[in-house]
Amino acid sequence: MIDFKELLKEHNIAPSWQRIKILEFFSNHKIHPTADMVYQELTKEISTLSKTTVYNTLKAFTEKGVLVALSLFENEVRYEFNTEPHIHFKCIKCNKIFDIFEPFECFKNKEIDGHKVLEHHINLKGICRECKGSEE
Amino acid sequence: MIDFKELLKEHNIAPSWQRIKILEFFSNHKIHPTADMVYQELTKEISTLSKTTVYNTLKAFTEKGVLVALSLFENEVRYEFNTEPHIHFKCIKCNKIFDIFEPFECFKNKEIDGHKVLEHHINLKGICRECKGSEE
DNA sequence: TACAAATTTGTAATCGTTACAAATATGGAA
DNA sequence: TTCCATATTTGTAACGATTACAAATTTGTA
Repeated sequence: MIDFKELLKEHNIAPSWQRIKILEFFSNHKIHPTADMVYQELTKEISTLSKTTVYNTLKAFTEKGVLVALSLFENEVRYEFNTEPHIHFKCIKCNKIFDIFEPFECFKNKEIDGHKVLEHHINLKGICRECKGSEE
Repeated sequence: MIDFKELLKEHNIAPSWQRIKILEFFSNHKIHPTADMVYQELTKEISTLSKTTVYNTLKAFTEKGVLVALSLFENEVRYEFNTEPHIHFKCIKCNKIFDIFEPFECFKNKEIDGHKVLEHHINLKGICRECKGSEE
C-alpha cells in the first residue's frame, strides 16, 4: 500500500485531498489517461472537482517528476507514472495503450549528433492482439 | 526537380493548384511544419488560401501516404514526407526538429507482444547542439 | 461549351487547454 | 486553539487548433 501523502511530500508537492485522489487514481488505473479521463472518473466521487484542478495537478505532477506526459498520437496528451523507460503501443481500433518492456538502446541523458537527450519516447501504433482476433 | 503533379497523381490525389503549392512547400522547407506554419507561409503567396484547405490537404496527403503526421511533444501535430523510418529530435529551447538517421530496430509491419505494428515513432527531446553551446 | 463532380472557401462550432480572479482550505505561529 | 498569510481550488471566460458545413468556385470530361 503506497503512502500517497508521503510520495507527494517527497516530490515537494503539498498533499491536498484532490492531489491525493488524483495520484490514487493513477495508482489504481494503469490506463494512461488523458486529463479529461481523470476528470470524468474523479468527478463521480468528488462532485465539486474542477477541471482546472485536474490540469493544474497533472502539470505539477509532471514538472515534479511524479508523472510523465505522453504525446502518442491524435494530438492527445496522456499521463503515466514516471518509471523506467519503456515502449508504448496504441491500438487504432480500441484506442487502448499497452506498455511494452522490450529492451532498447535508450538515449536518455546521452548525446546523439551532438544533441543532449533528456527524453526518449518510442511510440508504436497498430492493431492490438485483442482487436486482431476480432477482425473479419 | 520533382514533378509534383505527377507525384500527386501517383497517390490518387487530384493535382489542384493549392495542393501542388503545399507539396512544393514541403519539398522546399524541411522543417516538419504544423498546419498553421504551412498556412502562414503560403498565404503570403496565395492570398485567398483558406486554412480549411490546408487542413484538408494535409489530411488527404497523410491518408494517401504522401506525408506522415508526427505527434512529437506539446500536443502539436507536425508533418513531413513519408520516407524511411528515422528518429526525431526536438529541442526544448529553439523548438527546432532534427532528423536523426541512427539505425534502430524497427517494429514496423512486425509483431510485438502479439500486437501488429503499423507505425513506429522514436521521439527524442532535449537541447540541440546549437542551443547547448549558447548556454551560460 | 456545358455540366456534374470535386475542390476551395469562409464562417461557425467544437474540443482541449489555459488565464484569471474570487472563494476556500491549509499549515504554522502566537 | 485561533489567527493569518499563503497555497490551492473553483468556475468562468478566453484561447488556439481543428473540424463541420454549406455556398462558391474550379476542374475534368463529354
